[in-house]
Amino acid sequence: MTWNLDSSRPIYVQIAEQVQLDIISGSYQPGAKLPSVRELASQAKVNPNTMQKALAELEKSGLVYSQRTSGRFITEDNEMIEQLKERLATTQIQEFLEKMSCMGFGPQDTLQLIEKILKEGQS
Amino acid sequence: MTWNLDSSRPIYVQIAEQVQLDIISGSYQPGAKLPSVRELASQAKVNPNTMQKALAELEKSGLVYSQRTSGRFITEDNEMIEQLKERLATTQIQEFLEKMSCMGFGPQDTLQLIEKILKEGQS
DNA sequence: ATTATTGTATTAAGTTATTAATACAATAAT
DNA sequence: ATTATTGTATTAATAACTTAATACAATAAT
Repeated sequence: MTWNLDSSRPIYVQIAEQVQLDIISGSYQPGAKLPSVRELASQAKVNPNTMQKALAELEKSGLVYSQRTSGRFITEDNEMIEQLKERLATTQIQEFLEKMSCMGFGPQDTLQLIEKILKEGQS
Repeated sequence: MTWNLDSSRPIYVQIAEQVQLDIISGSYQPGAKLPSVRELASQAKVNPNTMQKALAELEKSGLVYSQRTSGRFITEDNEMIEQLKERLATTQIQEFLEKMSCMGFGPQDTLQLIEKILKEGQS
C-alpha cells in the first residue's frame, strides 16, 4: 500500500478514499483482513487517531467491519461492493460531464475530445 | 450570476473557479468590466475580503486585471482564454480517466459507460 | 489466570487556513 | 478642492483539522 497524501484536503478523507478505491478495484479482496490501526498509521506516517477516523468513515458505509480484538475486515458482501462501484462510477461521470458542460463542451464535444486525447497518449 | 457555494472547500477557491468558468464559457466577454468587489461580495453574500482574494487569484494567472479606481476587467487576450480553456479541458479529462482507472475501468470501459449514461439521460 | 494485541474513547493542545472587521490609498467624477 | 467609488492592506477572530497523550475494553494466545 502506497499512500499518496497532500494537504489540500483532510488527511483522513484522503485515506478513506484510497482504501475505498482499493476495495472497489479488488486490491483488497472481500473478507480480507486489514492491518491494525497502529500498523496502518505507522505505514502512512499519520497519527493512529487519524487512521482510526478514516476507517470509521468506511465502517459507516458498511464497507468494512471491526471485531474488537481480532481486527478489521473488508465486507464479504460482494453485491454491496459492486453496487458501490457502479454508483461511484456513475457519479464520477455525471460530475465530469457537468464540469465540461460548464466550460462549454457538450456531451458529443466531450466524447470527441476524450478520443482525441486517448489517441495522442498512445504515441 | 448565481453563486453555488458549499463548505467542502475554501469559498474563495470556489468563487475563483466559477468566475473562471464564466470567462471560459463566454458568459463574461473579453474586456468586460466586472462589478466592484463590494458589489460582487454582496451578491455572493460573502465578505469583501473573500471576494478580493478570489479575484486576486484570477489576476495571478492574468485572466483579469484591475485599475485602481476604475474597476476590474476581463483580459482582452482572446488567445489566452482559448488556451486556458483547452488546457483545463485536457486536465479535466486526464484526471477523470485516471480516477476511473483507479476504480478498475479502462478507457474503453469508461467510454462505453459514458455513452450508456447519456442514452439513459435522454428519456 | 495472565499477557499481549486489538479496537475505541476522551481530552487537550497546536497549527493552519479562512473569514471578518476595519482602515488606508488612489483617482475619476463633480 | 471635495467627494464618492474603486482596489488594497493589516490585523483580529473563527473554525477545522491534525496530532498527541493517555486510558479503557475485549478477547485471542499462552
